[in-house]
Amino acid sequence: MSYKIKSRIWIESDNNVLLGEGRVHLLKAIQETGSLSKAAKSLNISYKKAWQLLDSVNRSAKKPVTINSIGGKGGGGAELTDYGKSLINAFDEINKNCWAFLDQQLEKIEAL
Amino acid sequence: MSYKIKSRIWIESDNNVLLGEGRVHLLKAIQETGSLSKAAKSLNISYKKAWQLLDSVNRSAKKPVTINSIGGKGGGGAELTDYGKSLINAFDEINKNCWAFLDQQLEKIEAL
DNA sequence: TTTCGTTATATCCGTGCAAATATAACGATT
DNA sequence: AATCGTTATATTTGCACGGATATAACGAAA
Repeated sequence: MSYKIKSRIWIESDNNVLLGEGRVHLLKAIQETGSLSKAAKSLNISYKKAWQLLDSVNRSAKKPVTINSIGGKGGGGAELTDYGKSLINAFDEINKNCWAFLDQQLEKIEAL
Repeated sequence: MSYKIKSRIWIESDNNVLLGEGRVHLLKAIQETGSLSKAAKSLNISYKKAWQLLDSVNRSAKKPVTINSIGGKGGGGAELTDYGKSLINAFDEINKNCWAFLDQQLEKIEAL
């Protein structure tokens, strides 16, 4: 059994976390369900936690990541902006590149 | 104020954590003080936590990372093996390389 | 054989965080 | 004006985790 190298990356803005893996999961779920409460259910996290995460994301980002509407048809909903969609794509790409980079670096440990 | 990208990496062996930043700090402190209890004090963590970390490191590694002696001159002590010293050097190097790699990748986010 | 400072381990206990719960606010549709 | 399912918050509750504490085990040296 050989060693494995793992990583977690996140992006900060002015010392606040903007994006991490959990937040990206949440944004993807919002994209699929069109609602924050449904996204929370699909991820098995409380609505409170989901709301706090999304609020933090939007307060940290330079431009809005989601548009949340209260009331109206169906009670409201949440959807990603174009900026939000671009962010999660870029994050996923960086994350995959990082994994590949680290797997290659791991040889330095295996060789010891 | 622009975005910053941060990361945490760790190495696992058979689903147990072998090395992370905290464990490397602990090993360095052991190297400097020659004792697990002094290392814990210097890091402001409880002896219990330090002992649990070190025990986990040694149980996860393929070869011993420290030699711990109980009793004897001065009551005992702990010191790094050559393997242990190599491990922390390799980990530091990989970590620095990872930071540099991610800083370069961050441009993909800034460009959005 | 007594002393010493360490490693090694069990037990207790407080608290901080997160889940659960409750509820207000909202606006399009009917 | 009444309804509806959301978003947006405050308040309460429960429990897991870590810190603190206590103590056993150990072996070289005096």
